[in-house]
Amino acid sequence: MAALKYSRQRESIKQYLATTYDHPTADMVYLHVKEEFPSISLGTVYRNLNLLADMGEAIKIATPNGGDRFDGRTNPHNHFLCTKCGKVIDLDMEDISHINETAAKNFDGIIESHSIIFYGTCADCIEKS
Amino acid sequence: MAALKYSRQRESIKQYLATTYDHPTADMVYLHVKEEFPSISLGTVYRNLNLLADMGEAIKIATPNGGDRFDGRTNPHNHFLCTKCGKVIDLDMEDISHINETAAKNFDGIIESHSIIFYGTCADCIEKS
DNA sequence: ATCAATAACGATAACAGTTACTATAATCAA
DNA sequence: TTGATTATAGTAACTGTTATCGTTATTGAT
Repeated sequence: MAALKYSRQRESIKQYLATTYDHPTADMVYLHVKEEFPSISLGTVYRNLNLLADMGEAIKIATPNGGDRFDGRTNPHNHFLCTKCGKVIDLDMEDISHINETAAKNFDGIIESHSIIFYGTCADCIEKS
Repeated sequence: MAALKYSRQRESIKQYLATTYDHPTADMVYLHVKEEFPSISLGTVYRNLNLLADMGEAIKIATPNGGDRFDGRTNPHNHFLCTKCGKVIDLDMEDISHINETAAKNFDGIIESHSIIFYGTCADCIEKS
């Protein structure tokens, strides 16, 4: 069972995720929350980020090359990762969950979900070039 | 520059990727090629897998939890990862590359590509349960 | 308010996957 | 065959993450 207990550190992490659009890595969260709790441990950040993700209060975005990113916005949406600067941006795009059925057509197992990341160049990086 | 030189080890790795449907991890490739080259180094396997991926002769599939998988079949296709047994299976599904345009609609940057992994339970694991 | 039970903490070690280094060996063009 | 250069094996180092452990904080019952 493991009843959940309140902690100020977890609350601060949650708060940060709720207010930033940066899709921070665990380390970025650590550096930010460290300002309020100078003695916080990186392990505490990881533990709470995973806890929040497991409870559905945050999304963990797995990326190739570099650490996972975390997103406090849990409504279904897709992500874009800029291959130039590494920024992760929320995409405002129509629902494409129908691709699960497309995938299931010639497949014997059960398709439950999918994860997508779109890659390319973000507006800022286009401007700079 | 950097002219490529033949190596028996690289050839063996390529051969293995071309004949297996297992989407092996670097370590699985290592263990297999070790049978032909008992003194091969894991570093050699990584170096060549990345080389092949860079040259477009193999695909590197990034997965959350656990190492990247490699696929010698380079024609465009999608992958399914069984959350029960970890197996990666090629999906025989119709092309969905149009989702790149869908994503680009309300987006200022340039969408160049995407990566998808479908998750669920494979036929073998359904049977066992 | 005090206490006991236990979840969460901070510090640090351990771990997995991967890359970097270096001296030796294999490839290849002249 | 020689010389230039790439690839190798072996190993150390590195990154991102999880586990361990003694101490602290939270909570529910007294």
